[in-house]
Amino acid sequence: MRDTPEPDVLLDWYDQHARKLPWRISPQDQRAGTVPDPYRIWLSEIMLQQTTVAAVKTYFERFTHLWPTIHDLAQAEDGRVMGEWAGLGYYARARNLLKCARVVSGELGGVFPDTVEALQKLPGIGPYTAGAIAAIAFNQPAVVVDGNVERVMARMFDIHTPLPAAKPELTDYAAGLTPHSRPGDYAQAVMDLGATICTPRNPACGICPWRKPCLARQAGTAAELPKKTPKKPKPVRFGTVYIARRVDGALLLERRPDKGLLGGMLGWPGSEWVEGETPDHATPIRAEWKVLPAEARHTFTHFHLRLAVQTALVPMDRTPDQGEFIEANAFSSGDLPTVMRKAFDLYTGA
DNA sequence: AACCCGGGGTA
DNA sequence: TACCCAGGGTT
Repeated sequence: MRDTPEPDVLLDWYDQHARKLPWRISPQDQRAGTVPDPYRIWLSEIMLQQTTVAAVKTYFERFTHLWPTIHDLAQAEDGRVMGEWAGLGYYARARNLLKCARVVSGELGGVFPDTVEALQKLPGIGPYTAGAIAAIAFNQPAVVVDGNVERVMARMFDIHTPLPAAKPELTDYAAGLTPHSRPGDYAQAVMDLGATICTPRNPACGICPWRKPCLARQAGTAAELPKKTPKKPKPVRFGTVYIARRVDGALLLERRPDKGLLGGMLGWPGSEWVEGETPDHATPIRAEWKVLPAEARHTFTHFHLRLAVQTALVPMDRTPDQGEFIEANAFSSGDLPTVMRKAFDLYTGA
């Protein structure tokens, strides 16, 4: 019978190597009595969905400075929150963040539920996030399975079934290891292990606290796990955006519909984005339009985009057919999703 | 179950 | 370039 992975071994490692993160209470501080703030844990977990710690840090600091409590966030204006989320991606997260904040603030007295089942009923909280909040904020022995945990389990038990088909099996293994002692620290320890040692490429097996029981390390297959089903190639789509500056400096923008790509975000008026060639589209306002010599290139989850950028300077008394002018002092390019900011940077010569 | 939805870091 | 990621919602 082989060594089995011991949660306590990982917790000892975590006591020594836990990263300092803005939303994390260190094991030492927890022993001293500091308790996590469920609001901050929730906010960090939403931001961390499909997003790296490095990218999240500054956004987390900004959000908690602007809105220190769930009630503050619940009362924020939609456009303000979307603007602060700009650049972080997966904008449905920001819309669900506000929905969730308003439910918790308005209907639950500002108190987050402490069970996986109740948490998962809230907007934007799925199986992973519900488990993470239950474990980290409420110290419950919830099963927490993210991409890191999937990778650690696939290697520990040398599972060659490709993801996502392997997810239920990997979840079972994760459940079997989840301890009742310090479940919050344990959940973070496994994820830290995956983020810093059991990395996707070149795992540092030599310094891994769980190297002894790891079957993939013994088999020499760690670096090739977990297997994944091949992804479809990304097609290239083409489109045009129109950047109109009024003589007083105001810019012609439009709020995108809540549903679909970049939902709820500010953007430049423009054409549909289609495969093949740049589609024809009416300009959003009568003016002398010029096509910029370069195109804005951007890659989304499912396609590459090549965006032609047209620009114009328009007089004061002209009414747009599409979008609305925003005064120069009420606009920052940081309010735009990245693809729109790239187009603006081409325009300004940045 | 399949599909939709960003962006940045890394090799 | 291609791959990776502290996933959830919709259909």
